[in-house]
Amino acid sequence: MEVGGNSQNIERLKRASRRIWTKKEEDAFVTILEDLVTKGYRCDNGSFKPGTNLIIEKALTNIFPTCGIKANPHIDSKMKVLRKQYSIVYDMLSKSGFGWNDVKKCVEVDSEEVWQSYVQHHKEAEGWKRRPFPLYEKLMNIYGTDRANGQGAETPVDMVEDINRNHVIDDMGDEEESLNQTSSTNSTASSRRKRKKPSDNISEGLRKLAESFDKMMEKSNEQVEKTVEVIVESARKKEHDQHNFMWEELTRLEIPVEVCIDALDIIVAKPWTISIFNSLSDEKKVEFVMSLLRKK
DNA sequence: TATGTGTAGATCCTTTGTTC
DNA sequence: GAACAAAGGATCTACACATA
Repeated sequence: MEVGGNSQNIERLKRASRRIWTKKEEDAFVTILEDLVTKGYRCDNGSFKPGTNLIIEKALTNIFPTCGIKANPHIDSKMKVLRKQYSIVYDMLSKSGFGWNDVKKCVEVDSEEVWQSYVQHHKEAEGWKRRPFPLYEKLMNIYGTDRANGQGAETPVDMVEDINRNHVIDDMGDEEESLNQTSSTNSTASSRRKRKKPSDNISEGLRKLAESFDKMMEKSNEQVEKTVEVIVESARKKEHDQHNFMWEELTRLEIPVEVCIDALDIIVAKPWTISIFNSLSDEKKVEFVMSLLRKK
């Protein structure tokens, strides 16, 4: 019993230590992901193209050189958590009685009754009433309406096409046939005659609306892309400046060069030490560096 | 203050899909 | 069919909060 417990503890200790995402890392992650989606890194089936996580890993490493975030497990895990959260909020918003508060960036519900009845059947939604979720709008661009169900991400135009498809499904009353139709190309679909419906005018209007919305999103995405570039460049510059500054400080203290190199390694790996270092007198700085090196 | 409990989310492992 | 990457489920852990 005791032995088993010990080996279990040893196994636990062997595991990689748990890392916590900072707000900045999370924001950067979502922005990068959003950018990749606009560049077409998402497949029709809803999954991301191979190598996407590695690209995100590299981008995050560029922004936060000492963050140590890896495609696996960190990015994998974050992707999963955000997808789940998005799924919960999306499901709520698709029900009547729920709405999105654009100012507070949270879900609002019409009445306590509606809320209680919903959480009774959706335990995972507990705690999401008025809980701020500022990433929701970005995640909507990333996951679209497919949430976590593995369907392809949908653009507004796709959504309208879905509506049209659903009209056909209703007409035929046969989902299997509709699936065949959706998986086939237009040439095969056109061989089937669709009954003209009054709702076609509405669909056409929606289609036009969706197209203009798509154009608007394209422009917005271009701006996001530019912003990401600026953020990455500025973060690189800041990091570079900081490293140069620390190096100058260390060499100024007349510490041997090899000690400066070791100290710089430790200090840049532990961002919290930078502010402490800067707040100290020269004499204390030397002590601080020596102390860090001893604990290395 | 110490301990117990619940929860969010990080990690591990297996399955599934894609590419060559 | 092998290799690789993503997705999904199971498990574990850090943290917050409640209670004695």
